[in-house]
Amino acid sequence: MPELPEVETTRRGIEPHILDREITRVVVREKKLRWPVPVKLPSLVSGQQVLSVKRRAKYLLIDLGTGTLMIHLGMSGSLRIVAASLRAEKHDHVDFELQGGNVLRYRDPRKFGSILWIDREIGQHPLLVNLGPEPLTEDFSSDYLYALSRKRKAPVKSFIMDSHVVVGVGNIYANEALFRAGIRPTRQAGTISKVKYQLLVATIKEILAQAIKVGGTTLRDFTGGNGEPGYFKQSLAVYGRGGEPCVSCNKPLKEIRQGQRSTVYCTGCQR
DNA sequence: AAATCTCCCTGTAGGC
DNA sequence: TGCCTACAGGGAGATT
Repeated sequence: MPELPEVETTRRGIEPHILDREITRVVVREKKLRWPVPVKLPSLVSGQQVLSVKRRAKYLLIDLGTGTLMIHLGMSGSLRIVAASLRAEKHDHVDFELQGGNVLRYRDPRKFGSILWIDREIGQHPLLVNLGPEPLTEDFSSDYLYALSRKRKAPVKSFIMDSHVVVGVGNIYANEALFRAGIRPTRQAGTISKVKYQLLVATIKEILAQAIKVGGTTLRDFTGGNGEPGYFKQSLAVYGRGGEPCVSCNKPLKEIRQGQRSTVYCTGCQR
């Protein structure tokens, strides 16, 4: 389940293979993703050169000059560089064939991802225009988060997972950041002190930066641009560890559901 | 405005 | 080659 570090890892993995290169042909085997793959995608993309490979939130933005490919990996999506001779397997939905014999291959078993074509100013796109700041920029500060949290009654975990508040904090990292900051996920966002938010913001930045550094977390079906798994999973303190002892105080970790998402925390260390 | 709910999909885990 | 069911999850869009 790609979170922001995995998406950034993918971006860095594919960039050197596609930047300045021409996409010679596009093969769409399955167009039924989160939104339909545009029917005209092959004709729009074929013959265009990749001008840049960027990311906003969990969207990968591949600028082709005449427009931008906006790709989301959903929960099970991946983009890999493979040899054109490598046969497509089940769930390999779209191929972007590159000048030189390689293919940028999109796979997504659960089809929660998307491949869209944006032919206007990218920042104005409705999917991007209302997003909160990137977590690893100065715009995401404790002053910002504290001010925004006032009078918010939603649980702090839902609050930091809201993409209008800050992007890229998915379920895994929300659980981990709240544990490390010693904040109980069920606390109303508006009741948490400025000092705690300073700690939380620093922790979120630290965790995401660390995860990017080691190449993203690998859970189930994610692999990086080269097909190499990341290594962050080893350092997860609470996610997926409900009932197991807290790494800090040994109490069994509590697991609950918040908004259809699994939350794990320590009743001793998080208050 | 903010909070909550619903839905898309299929591999995996667990029960038997 | 065991079969069946519940569950997981990103996040947009609808609903309250």
